[in-house]
Amino acid sequence: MDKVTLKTIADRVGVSRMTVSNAFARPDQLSDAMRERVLAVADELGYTGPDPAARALARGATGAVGVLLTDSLGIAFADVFATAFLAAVADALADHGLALTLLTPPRTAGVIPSRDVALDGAIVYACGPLSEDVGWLKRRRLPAVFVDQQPVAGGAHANVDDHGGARAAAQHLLDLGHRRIAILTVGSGVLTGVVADPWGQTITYSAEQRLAGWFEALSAAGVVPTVAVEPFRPDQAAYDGARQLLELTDRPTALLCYSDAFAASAMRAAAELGLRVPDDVSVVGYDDSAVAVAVRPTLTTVRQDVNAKARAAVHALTSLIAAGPGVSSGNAEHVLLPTQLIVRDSTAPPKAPRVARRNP
Amino acid sequence: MDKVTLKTIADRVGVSRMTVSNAFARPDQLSDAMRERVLAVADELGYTGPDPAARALARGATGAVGVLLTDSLGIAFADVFATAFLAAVADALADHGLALTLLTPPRTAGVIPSRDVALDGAIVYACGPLSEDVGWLKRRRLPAVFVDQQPVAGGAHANVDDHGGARAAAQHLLDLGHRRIAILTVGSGVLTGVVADPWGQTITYSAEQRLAGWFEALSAAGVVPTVAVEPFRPDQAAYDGARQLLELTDRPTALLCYSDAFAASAMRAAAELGLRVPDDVSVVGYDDSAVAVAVRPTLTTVRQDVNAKARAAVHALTSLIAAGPGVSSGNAEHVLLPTQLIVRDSTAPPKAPRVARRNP
DNA sequence: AGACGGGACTTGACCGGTACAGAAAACTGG
DNA sequence: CCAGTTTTCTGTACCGGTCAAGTCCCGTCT
Repeated sequence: MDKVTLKTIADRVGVSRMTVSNAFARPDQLSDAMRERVLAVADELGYTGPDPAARALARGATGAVGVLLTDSLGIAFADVFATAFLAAVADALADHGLALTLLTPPRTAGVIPSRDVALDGAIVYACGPLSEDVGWLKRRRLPAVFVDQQPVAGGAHANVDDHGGARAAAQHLLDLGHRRIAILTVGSGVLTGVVADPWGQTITYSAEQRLAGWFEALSAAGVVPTVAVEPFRPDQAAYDGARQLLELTDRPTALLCYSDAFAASAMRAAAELGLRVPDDVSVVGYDDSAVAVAVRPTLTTVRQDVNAKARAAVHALTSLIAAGPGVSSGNAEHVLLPTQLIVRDSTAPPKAPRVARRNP
Repeated sequence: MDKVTLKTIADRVGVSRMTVSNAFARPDQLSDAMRERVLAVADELGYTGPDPAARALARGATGAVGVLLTDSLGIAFADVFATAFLAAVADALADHGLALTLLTPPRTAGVIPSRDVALDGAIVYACGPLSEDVGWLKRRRLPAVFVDQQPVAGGAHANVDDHGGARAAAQHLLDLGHRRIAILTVGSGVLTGVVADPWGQTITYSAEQRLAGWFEALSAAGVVPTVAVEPFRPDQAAYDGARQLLELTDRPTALLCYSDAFAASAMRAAAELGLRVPDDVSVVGYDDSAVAVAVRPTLTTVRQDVNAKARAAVHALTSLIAAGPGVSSGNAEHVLLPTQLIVRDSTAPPKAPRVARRNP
């Protein structure tokens, strides 16, 4: 049996191709009787509906938007929060009848998904700005929204107030009376463990913003934190980094962590060293992901609303798509979502052995 | 500036459209000099390469394959193992230069991703067989591979030996001397907690197979397990189910769990009740996901190799795609991957208070 | 010198639809 | 009954490429 197309059906029914097309795409353009007749024949012939590829070409819309995740997806998927975000995006897109295409970084020479896959738009999530894939998306002039990304002129953004959130987290520890505070954050992996200059190691905009927020609060209080950076492998690397911090002679009484997963690893390290949380050491996470409440004690953390973030990104994108091409700068949406400090059981005032006693 | 197409460039260079097309898609069809010239002009005009949608129509290949996840993606993404599988699939597809499109269940009336998105093939993962989306994929005659799915004639499958894995897990407990064994598995959610007939509650092929495996080993030893089923929410629901099992007057000495996440919740429930694992109760997980080793004590579990599963599925799919249409049945691949029991610290012989003492 | 072979480019058809402007038929209303 | 609308359907021109089969030209072998 040959392939069934509009023409096959049209000939069979005895109408023009266009009428058949309308039966599927524009019911108001023909009589109900005719529509029924066409649909019946189509069904009988095993026609599934207009070919998506052809329709995409003719209409100029594909019904799919690309999502560019961190360079390696293995890493992205290992992160609870990134995963949750992806799910939320897929969900939000579904409301607009859009599917989500994962733009894997090019592997086979010759095929570059971010260049070769038909898309209506793209969401760029936490990629380095020099990512080749981002370059392709830009060259294609595809409507794009950047999430957790260094703002660039004329781009639509959906960011979270990481700076403020981190500052609040640090302030919380200061308010509890902590003065020996360490930071466990994520880095490129070139240098690991305790580093003198963490700024040279940041890989993502988020990491940078959080670091800035922590430092802002701590500096204002005259506290100089010890900083350990580890590559993004919450299980092992973060554990090692935390352990290194907790074995310092001048052991910190509190830890600010890049994520809840990092914090959970830190808590494991603490337990391994016989330290109790929060009595011996306070731990603060980030994200308020599922692990924050799964872990014991439950984690004090900074909440960011994944769903809101996803919805904001999708909304910005669909606006761009609807606006059509040519409307480059000026009206690009730039959302900044709030964060909120959630105090749970992993933070407490420091015990006062060597710390200067509060003045009475 | 008008849209730049092959024609724009062709006119500018003074050659035919085809030559320009070849410059991009088939370098061996023209002289290097000409190719350079064409590419230079294309670059100058800001041409990004052949339009993906048009190419998809002309070539009959889109470079994207769809993945149909469990009905709700929220649920799918909440599961560590499903997520890991998705990542592995994306990774395996990338090797073939294919992108992965998430087929969200239809939300907006009118748009049905599994019908309306251009795709080269599809992977169906753990969906109910009566899923509408699967129906659409079939009607489209799209090459499809079914993963963790009840085998159907003429379909390509990549399954895991869940039956054997579960049997091994149960046998392990029997070998340790356990006789009061309970099962904590996943169900539709219609009934929850301890149920008399778990079979009516299974929702996925995997759940069914595991149940069958456990029962096979236990029945052979004359052991009748108590079974609790809970909907797929490892955090809360699984915790409740485990708690219910552990508070039975005739408390089981061992728990067989549907997944590592379920097992982790069970361990939390045990801890909450003051029971030690494995001294008071042994716990067995399933999947050997990241949580199996993150949890203390580390989890005895049944390993299945996600990457192998993903690779098998992708391999089967790419074969189908390469074979082209028309080769329906007979040669459909049907892979069954092995499982392996991994014994760690969460299982031990039962203490012998009420159990008959071993003969000396 | 003439036939042959192959590299470099061109031609025309087709992929399977959709948009838009019109034509024919049916429906108003004065 | 005829002009003025609607409704319903049809033609034609793309959408932006790729494919398969030429055409042309030039070097080479005999």
